[in-house]
Amino acid sequence: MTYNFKVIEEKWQKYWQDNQTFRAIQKSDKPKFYCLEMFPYPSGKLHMGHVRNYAIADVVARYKWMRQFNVLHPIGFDAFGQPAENAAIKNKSQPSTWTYACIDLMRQEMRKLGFSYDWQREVVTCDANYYKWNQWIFLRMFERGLAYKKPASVNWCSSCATTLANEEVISGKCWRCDNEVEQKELEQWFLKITEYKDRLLEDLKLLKGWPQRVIAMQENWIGKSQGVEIYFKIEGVDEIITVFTTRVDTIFGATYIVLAPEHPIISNIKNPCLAGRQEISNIKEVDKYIQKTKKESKEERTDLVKEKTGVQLKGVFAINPVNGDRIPIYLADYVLMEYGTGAIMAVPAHDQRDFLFAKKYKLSIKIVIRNTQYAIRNTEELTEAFEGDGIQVNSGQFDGLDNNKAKVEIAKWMEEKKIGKRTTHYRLRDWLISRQRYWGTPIPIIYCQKCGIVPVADSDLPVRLPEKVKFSAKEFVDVPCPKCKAKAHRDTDTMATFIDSSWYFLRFCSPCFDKGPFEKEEVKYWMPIDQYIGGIEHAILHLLYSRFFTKFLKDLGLVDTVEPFNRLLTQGMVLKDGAVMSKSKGNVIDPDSVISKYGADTLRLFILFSAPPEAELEYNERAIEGSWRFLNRVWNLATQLSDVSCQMSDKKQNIELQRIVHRTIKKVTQDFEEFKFNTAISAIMELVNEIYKKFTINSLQCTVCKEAVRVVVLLLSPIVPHICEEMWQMLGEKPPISTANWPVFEEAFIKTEILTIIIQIDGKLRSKIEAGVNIPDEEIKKMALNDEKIQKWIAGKRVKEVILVKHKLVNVVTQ
RNA sequence: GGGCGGAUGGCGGAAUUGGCAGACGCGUAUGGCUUAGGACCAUAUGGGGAGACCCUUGGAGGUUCAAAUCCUCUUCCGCCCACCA
Repeated sequence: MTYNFKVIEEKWQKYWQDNQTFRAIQKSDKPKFYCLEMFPYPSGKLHMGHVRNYAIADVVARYKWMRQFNVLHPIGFDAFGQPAENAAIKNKSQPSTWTYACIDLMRQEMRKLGFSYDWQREVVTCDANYYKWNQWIFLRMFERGLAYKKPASVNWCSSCATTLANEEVISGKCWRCDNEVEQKELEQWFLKITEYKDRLLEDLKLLKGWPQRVIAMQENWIGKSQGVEIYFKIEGVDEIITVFTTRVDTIFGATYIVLAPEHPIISNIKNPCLAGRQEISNIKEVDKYIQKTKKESKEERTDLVKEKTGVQLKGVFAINPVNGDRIPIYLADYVLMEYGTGAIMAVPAHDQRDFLFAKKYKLSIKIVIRNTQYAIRNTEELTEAFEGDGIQVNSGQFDGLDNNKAKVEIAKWMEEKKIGKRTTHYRLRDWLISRQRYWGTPIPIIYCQKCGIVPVADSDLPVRLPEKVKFSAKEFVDVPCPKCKAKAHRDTDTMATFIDSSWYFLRFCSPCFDKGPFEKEEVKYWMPIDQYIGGIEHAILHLLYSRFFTKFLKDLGLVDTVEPFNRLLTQGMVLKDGAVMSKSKGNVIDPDSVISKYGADTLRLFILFSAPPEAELEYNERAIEGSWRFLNRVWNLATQLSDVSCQMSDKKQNIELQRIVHRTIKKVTQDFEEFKFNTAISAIMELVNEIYKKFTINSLQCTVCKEAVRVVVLLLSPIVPHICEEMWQMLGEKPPISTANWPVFEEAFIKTEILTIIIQIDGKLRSKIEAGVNIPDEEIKKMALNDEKIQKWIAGKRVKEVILVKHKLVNVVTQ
């Protein structure tokens, strides 16, 4: 007999909804628990990745409910973005129509999976009541100079017809459409995330509940590197080239300088009026190289396989400030204007790139760090650069010093002589947020001929999106200047959608609040998020931006916490036949098809059982059947017990089962605390197997057995809530099980009097003995040696030593 | 090049202050039930060997009474970043 999941699942979904079982209570004496998953983009269809994400979060939330926490578990929709625009064009409708239709579909799918959301708190980012506060936060940043407009060379995706943030460019390609990203000169809005760079880096230390690799990725992205800026004079020209290096210990070995082809100093050197008596003799060749570089895409330019090329500025020389050496200046496309100072000093003896470049252009190589492992007498012997640590040579007064000590000493000395300065460089750039798209938050700025950039007044928020996609709609663009009332026009760009997701978790605390982005007291109560769950693909973008926003709002005095996400779990991908499920591979399994065949509970159980949450999950139809089978096994136990009254207590006979029950509660509780759902489920399966083993249908009628099944149902309920609600009721308990008390284990039941002791000989298992807990160690050793099998093994051998691990094993060591 | 993670049966995966390797599930085999198939139930299931036993956690060494677990070297795989100065 199999259970009717269709009827049961619908019944309890309706029950939870009608009774508002999962509504978060605002004030409570219980400790709070804010559980959140990364909210979805409303594509209209849930995929397996979503289901996995939300199933994990749902187990956490439901478990915390049962542990009697005051739980906040909300959901919403990240509703702005490009797919809605494309769909609108395709269907000749409006992005909003399409988006809201998709939201309805997704909401239904989520309900069908039985997730324990507080639906009253749903947040939709394309609602003016939400994006109004994007604009409000933007204006607060604008007032503080943290939102600013500047012309910049920006990443441009021609297929999406919009700009992209650095974080949205994945190896030279658009994160969304994989199109090659170009560089374009545009005037755009930026958020000064770099103002928070040190705090964003420093506070990573506070995130004890984050996976190491996400922390590493963020550190990497911020990219702090400490070093020295060195000033090189140009011979005969009143110009200075500043380079940045982390290896100031090699400065005496700098034998040439390389500039990025875009470096502004080049035009100054080229200008004969400024350049004085210096002239670049190969000016045509230099210009040609600059033009060639300009034409290259970033992808082509940063191709690692490509041999490095460059061109010398002939006739012009720089002076190495530490030793007065006259060194040539090159342009090369591998030096990037965006990083460091756009100029490097080249030390071919101690940098492999420089070494190859110097060999190619026959530039001089000078050893300044001696390899203590392998002595090299002259530079001709060098086959590659020596990048390791060693002793300073050819470095003036620093000769003989350990190079790491020299790094400090040389930097100090250069600062004294004013030829260098210790500085820190970062990889992190300000966040470009202007998007040339319709379906997003309008930037609340007006441009007036007289007053320039004028912010929209708070009282005029929200700046609503015009109803029709027609972007240049006059009624939207043409507005009077808020300051002087003269004719002016609005910014027609919208904000990057990552703004929406940078603070939505705060909005959930008071979703209907209309006097600010959120109610301070509510946020104070609920934040920080105790558990955040989502995909690793957001390790940099979303998580970094959210941390930035939280810190900014903390500075405004609106939130108390420094970091928004206390603990983070990044769930693994869902695979089919070893590959990530994707439309192009044609290996997508629609969760809906599984639900209609086996029900939501089976799908949830399968997902949580088949792999630990962080690991990849291979979808396997057969394994789904296994989950289905298990639920039916439990169902049959509950069915058989439902009709019997449990008068006859047979406790004594079932102490062993009692022990297993309590051991299982202990194990499952520990596993839930550590998100080891797969092993928690196997422990429950073992208990179910035990129940089946010990009792025939006739002797099922006993209290201990019913108690055991009751515990199974409780332990399983966060994972498979529908069937457990039904069984709970069948067992004569009052619904809902969802908020019932989590079972408690008693050590007294778990303890045993008789232990199994392993006996090894020379570390290999040879026998086992049963022994009482209180038998003294010496006695145990004797028992082990007298064991029949052991006697056989040690016959004719000398026993050298007997090692005893209390209550566990005896190891007999022979000669 | 840098960083992080991984490698355990036919498969997904258990086991970490070092102490029974392979829990649980899938698959497979045999039996029961069934007209039959499915479903269900029971038993078995790392490899070798007739057996006593031996071998086995990517590979090679080491530490230890004892190693999947710790150390050294090495191979392969995955992810992230990267001409980063």
